[in-house]
Amino acid sequence: MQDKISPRSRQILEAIIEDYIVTAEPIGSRTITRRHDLSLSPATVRNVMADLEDLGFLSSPHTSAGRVPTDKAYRFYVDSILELRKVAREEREEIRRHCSLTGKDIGEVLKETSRLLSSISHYTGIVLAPRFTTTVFRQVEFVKLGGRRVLAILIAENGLVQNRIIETDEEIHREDLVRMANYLNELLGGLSIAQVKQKLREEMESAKTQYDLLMARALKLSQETFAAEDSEVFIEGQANILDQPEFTDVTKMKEIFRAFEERHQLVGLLDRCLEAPGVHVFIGTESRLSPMSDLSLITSTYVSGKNTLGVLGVIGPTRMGYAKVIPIVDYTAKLVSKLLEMK
Amino acid sequence: MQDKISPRSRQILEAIIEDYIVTAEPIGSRTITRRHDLSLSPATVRNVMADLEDLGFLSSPHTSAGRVPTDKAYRFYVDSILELRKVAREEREEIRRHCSLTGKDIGEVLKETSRLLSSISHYTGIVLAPRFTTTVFRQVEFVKLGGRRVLAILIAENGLVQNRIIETDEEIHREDLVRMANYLNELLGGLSIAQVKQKLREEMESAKTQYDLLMARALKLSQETFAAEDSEVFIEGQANILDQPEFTDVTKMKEIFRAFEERHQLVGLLDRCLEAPGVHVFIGTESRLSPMSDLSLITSTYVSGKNTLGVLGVIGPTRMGYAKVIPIVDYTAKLVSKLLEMK
DNA sequence: GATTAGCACTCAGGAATGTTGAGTGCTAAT
DNA sequence: ATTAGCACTCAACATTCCTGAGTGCTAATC
Repeated sequence: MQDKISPRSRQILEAIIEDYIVTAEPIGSRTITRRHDLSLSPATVRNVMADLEDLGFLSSPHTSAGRVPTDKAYRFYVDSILELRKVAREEREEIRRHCSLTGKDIGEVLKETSRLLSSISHYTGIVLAPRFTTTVFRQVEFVKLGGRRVLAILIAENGLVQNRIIETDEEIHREDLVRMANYLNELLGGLSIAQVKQKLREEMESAKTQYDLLMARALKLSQETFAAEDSEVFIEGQANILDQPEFTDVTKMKEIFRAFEERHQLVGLLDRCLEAPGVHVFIGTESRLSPMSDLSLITSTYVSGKNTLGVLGVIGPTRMGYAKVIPIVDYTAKLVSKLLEMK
Repeated sequence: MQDKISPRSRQILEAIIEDYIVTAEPIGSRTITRRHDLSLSPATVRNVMADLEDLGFLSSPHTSAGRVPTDKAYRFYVDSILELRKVAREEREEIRRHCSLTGKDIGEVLKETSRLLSSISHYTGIVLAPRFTTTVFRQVEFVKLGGRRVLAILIAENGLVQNRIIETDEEIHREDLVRMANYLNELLGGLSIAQVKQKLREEMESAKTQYDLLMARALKLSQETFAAEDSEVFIEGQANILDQPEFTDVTKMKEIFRAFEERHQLVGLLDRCLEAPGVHVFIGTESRLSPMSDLSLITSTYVSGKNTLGVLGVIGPTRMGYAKVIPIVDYTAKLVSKLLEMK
């Protein structure tokens, strides 16, 4: 793929992409010359456009329509053409204003962040919450509910909290629950959740616990407690997608909304972003998810210290305002990182 | 409104409604006679239909189309005609299978319930979670995070848990946090949240706390902790709405999806259901919410003992399978009640 | 008096047709 | 290398016509 492109072609491609981003309509050669003062005749532009089509940057919906940028064109645009705008002052302020911790739990904060991303970009906001399973364990608390039910509250070093209801084999006394919690906190405090699981396995097999019924029970209970896999995603502003003219087609919409509901495909995608810090851009089919074939995803990781916590971003049509949205995602991620920084 | 309706009219109305529920298309006089063996000629049926239209039970989209039931017709149908089906055995089993507590927190359970309702009804499931603010307080736990941040964990008698991050004016020592929690648990345990708030106000004004800085701080902290109002709603299976033929119109869709996102209108509606236990049916405009004008909502309250905890239900087109869905909602609510029963 | 056959009328929706305009590719002149 | 000119294409829109399911009304029938 030698995409050696003359400056003029580049300029025309840029014009087409940027026009298309605002109008959502196929762009013709005359339109271009009218809107952008290139001092070129439509005919010339036509020739260039034909070349760009051969190179795979443009495609025409039908013979006599204008042309539309392909995913490849957007990719080229994002990589080589686009100049990122600074985040506008009002937007910075809006982001700042919405980023506060106090009085909320982390989930709420992230949900609001997702909503913020959607409202500021006019697309759809998405946030992958930190996984409890990647944190450092701090303490567990058992609360006796009615009958054989126990409420387990898990607290991580970074302030994440999970709680589970567990049905035990037999009733456990309140005081015993406290003792069990103390024992477990002693044993497990400061370990990563992976280590916790490992340790639990070891301890259960170790001989000494055989003697102490309570300990054995505690281990069993906590193993249930730590069993669940978690991955929480907040997708807000889904309705914004409906504003996009390209999605008047109901069947396409349906597929997208189903994907938003099922989540797991998206979680997989976001997981990939988790691996490398910073901004990621998936354009159309690049995500390899069929419901996303007409959508782009811009993400950035948010961190605490050097730990990557999660991913946040914006989903919009491939025809998205990259120049504006990329900086917004980037800025928001940094702010959320700062917010969650737990010195 | 003297809806004195002859048995024959009633029968015809029923036929129209039930046909319309499955076909979603205006029903004509001939269609009726063909599909339901009424031993009446189309002409007679036409006369009856004209009467029903005069009474406000039917309306015609245009002169030469068939007729469509009005909200009033559905209301009459639900109140006087319909015979509730038993919940089919497979459905009962499916509901049972999905209702389990263990290893999850209450939020997850309710979210799954909402998903269940949607998948079983093929419409949209909705669940209003119990409000923390209506529960009996059990204990609070403070965990020191970095700097001046404190994580407060509130536990209610019924197993509900809330956690908040609070930014304090000055750093508080770990041991002090423990002492504060003990003090507060002593002071507040067993009170309803409303009482808790009241008590906090009183204590803060009471003279004796003036002497004890720690106590004063504890009160301040907990007041922030108890400040938030909460109302969580789980709406699942939104995409199912897109399957309904009447919603190919995108603008209508948009309005509905926005309402699903904003929630507060729906919360208001569900709150009304909270007031009286049992099944509620809102048909079309009865909900007085404009986005719901073509939708019906069937809800039931779920309880623990004699406390109403929350509301769950199904949202579908007014042309909904009432006879099937009402029993499902009812049954599910009862099962969830049983599940959350904390003896 | 209730029912029904018959008839003239209505109207959405689909097919057939025409028109328009923004677009194209190609060729020859600049 | 650029551009003017021209013949061609085709979606989108408008117009027209046709069909069929539906209606309301009246007069005949049970």
